[in-house]
Amino acid sequence: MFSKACKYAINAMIYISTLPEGNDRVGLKEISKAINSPEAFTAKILQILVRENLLSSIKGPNGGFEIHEEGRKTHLYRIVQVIDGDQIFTGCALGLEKCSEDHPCAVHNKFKAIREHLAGMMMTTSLADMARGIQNGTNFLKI
Amino acid sequence: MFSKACKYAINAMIYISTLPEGNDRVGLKEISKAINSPEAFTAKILQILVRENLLSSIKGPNGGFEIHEEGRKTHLYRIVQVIDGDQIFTGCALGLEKCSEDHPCAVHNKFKAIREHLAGMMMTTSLADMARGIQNGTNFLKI
DNA sequence: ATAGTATCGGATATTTTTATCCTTTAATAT
DNA sequence: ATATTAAAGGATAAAAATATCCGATACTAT
Repeated sequence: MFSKACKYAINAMIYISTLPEGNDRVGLKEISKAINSPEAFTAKILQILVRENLLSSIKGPNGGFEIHEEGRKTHLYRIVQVIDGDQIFTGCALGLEKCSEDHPCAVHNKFKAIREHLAGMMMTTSLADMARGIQNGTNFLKI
Repeated sequence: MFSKACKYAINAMIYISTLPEGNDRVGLKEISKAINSPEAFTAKILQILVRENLLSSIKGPNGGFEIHEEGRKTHLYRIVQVIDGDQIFTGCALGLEKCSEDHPCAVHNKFKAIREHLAGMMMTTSLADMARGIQNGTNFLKI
């Protein structure tokens, strides 16, 4: 479904969102420990998220990553789009180059509803929503 | 969503299913031309499908691949399972090793409905169903 | 100013997936 | 029987994804 890079991105973003806003930033080490991901690889992914303004970072001592109020409204859809592209939302399930209503692949219509279901859910699920589940112990980021 | 191998497998199986049963077999060359896939790689995938009894093959002149009546009842679910495994149906969307009702990832419940939707659709869509769309020109296997 | 810290970014390595090549095996037709 | 044909299967190559390493950059604190 999602690439590993994308899974790390989502979990990392959620973890950062669970931390009290305005407080100190979180370092890479703490993040990758919290979500059980390879440190250096996670760094690469966070770089992309920073570049795309889904996340902000500050170098040096007490540096790290943080997400402000507005950023916590980011939807799951956007994170996936930034890391994996929107192949999953728009690409043909069977790999046809030009799959469309006019030239549908063998499962085009069957997948349409699922695609919409998936996209809808992702567009209405924000970091804040997901962070809440982690904060109150209902959901988990690792193991 | 699916690996390329899996996409080739699905399209190939559908193509073979469009051919009149009992008639001559289809060769690898014709199949990969019909679905626009790399020949040698397609051969590897067909081998797996034969090994798993989703498809039968015969060597030598007039040899090739064919799917009998029973085989045409094969569901999309089964093909995906054989080629990609059932990670897509049962694996955690965010990569947790032990994601479950008791220890759910951040999107476990949100994905549950989509998973069921997807699995349900795939378990009720057979090769014969999909082949019909190709036969009457409603759906396409390439471009 | 200087030393220390943490992200950035480029280079490189490893693993997995995708793709190709070639020999062997089994079936057919002459 | 023999030559021909087509899939099977092993070996190898290429590309993409995942992962690591390290010097450069920016910030902090002393």
